[in-house]
Amino acid sequence: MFNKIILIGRLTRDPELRYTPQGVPVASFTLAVDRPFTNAQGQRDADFVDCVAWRKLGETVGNHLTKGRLVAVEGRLQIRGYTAQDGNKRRVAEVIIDTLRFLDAPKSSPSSVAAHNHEVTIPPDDVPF
Amino acid sequence: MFNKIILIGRLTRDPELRYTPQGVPVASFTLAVDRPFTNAQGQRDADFVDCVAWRKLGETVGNHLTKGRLVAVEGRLQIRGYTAQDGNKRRVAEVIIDTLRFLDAPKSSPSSVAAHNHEVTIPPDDVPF
Amino acid sequence: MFNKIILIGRLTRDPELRYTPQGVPVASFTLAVDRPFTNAQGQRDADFVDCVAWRKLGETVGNHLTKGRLVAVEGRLQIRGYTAQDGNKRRVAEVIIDTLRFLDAPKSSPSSVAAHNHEVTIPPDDVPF
Amino acid sequence: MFNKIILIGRLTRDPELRYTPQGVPVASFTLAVDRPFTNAQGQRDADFVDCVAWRKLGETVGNHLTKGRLVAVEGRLQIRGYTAQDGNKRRVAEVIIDTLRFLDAPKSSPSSVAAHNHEVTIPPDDVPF
DNA sequence: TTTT
DNA sequence: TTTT
Repeated sequence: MFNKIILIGRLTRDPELRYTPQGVPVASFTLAVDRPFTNAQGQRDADFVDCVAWRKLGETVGNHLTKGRLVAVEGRLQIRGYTAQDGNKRRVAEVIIDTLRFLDAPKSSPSSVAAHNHEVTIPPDDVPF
Repeated sequence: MFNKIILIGRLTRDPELRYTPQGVPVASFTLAVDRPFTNAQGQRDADFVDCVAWRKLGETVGNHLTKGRLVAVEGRLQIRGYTAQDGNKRRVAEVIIDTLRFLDAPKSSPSSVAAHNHEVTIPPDDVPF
Repeated sequence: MFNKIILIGRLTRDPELRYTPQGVPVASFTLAVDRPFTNAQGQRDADFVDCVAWRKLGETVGNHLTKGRLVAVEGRLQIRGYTAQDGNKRRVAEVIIDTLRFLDAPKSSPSSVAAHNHEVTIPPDDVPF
Repeated sequence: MFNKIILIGRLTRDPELRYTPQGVPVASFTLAVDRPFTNAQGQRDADFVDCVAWRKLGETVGNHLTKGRLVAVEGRLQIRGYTAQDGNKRRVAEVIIDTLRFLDAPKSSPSSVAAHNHEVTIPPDDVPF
């Protein structure tokens, strides 16, 4: 009924941009998200979270994100079941993102992209009634 | 750079639906959100948070939400400055919502509405590459 | 660097409460979280998200949560790698929760539990300076 | 029943650290949070959000945060009513934070502080059962 | 398989 | 009253 995840982390490598047979763009990448505490060996582990971006956001991701970039993403956690070659059921966890923000960039390039923000023309907030 | 708020609470009264001079729908309502602890008198206070929904979501809110309903909303916190009649500057805090979910409804009516979800036709997740 | 997930869903079965060899309580359960849209067959899928609660929160979960209950949880997404019996590496995604709220309960039982809230004695907000 | 806000922004000035009559530390500061879109004049507005940190986190904030720093904060939105000198009721919106993360720092100083994390000694995730 |  |  509600499923929202927010991550800040760095790309472990360049995203992969692919297209479905119907031509829908989809980008995938992995974020390294440092844990908030150190482990028993005194080191800071990270969670490596697979992320997916569809359509316009996918193209933006595929064309502008690169390995090592620090980003904030927002989306939902999706658990997908599938049957492996050995006949066993397995599950895959992915974050389907709908917003992405660059956190380490020069202000030149677009610093915020959302799934549909190309159509968002928000009226002034102080609209007089 | 990032501004996300998630609230679960009940409408203190029916929403007000208005239109800007340009005809853009905008609904406003207040959520009572119980605090997670009791106060010095052993009572549970609530925060009364003003919320605003624009456009299609505003119309949905204006037409389907009613006093007392339990909802989850998602949006951003906006702080708006203005000059009062007495010449003093004041500030207004509002949550501009982009998603709303009913939490106490029978499953009949639409249980989730988002700013642009009328156009979201998400491709199957297990698309084969 | 930042890892926050918020889910609302229903328990697919009663939680399991276990203890580490050192006696630390840990509860695990699965939440069914309806997706915000319907699939190609017009049905609403759900994500089945494994959740884990440690220590005091784990005990509360183990003793008070039951199958079918509607809850909101907050926590972080953890991706854990391990080597399976067949020698292959696999990964497990779990949400380590730090807060849990009942959303369908009569107000009798505790309606909000957090990792450390037994020690939270928040001073009045309107403390005069 | 649920109230969670996550902000990324920069301090507009150094925090103020005060103490209640009972000696409880409380720090206050304002975050400038850029809006995700440009206004009618093509400029990017910001929301100036007042934040409050109590106790240990308040002291950390008071001692380590400075004007211009980029941080992520997590907390709850609190709406406080009061009666002004002119007898009118007014409302104040503040974010009571429980976590703070530095986003622009050298890795030298502690990069993550939470309300109670000095007592969090999380057991290994892969504890064998 | 992993980022700074 | 506002940050980069």
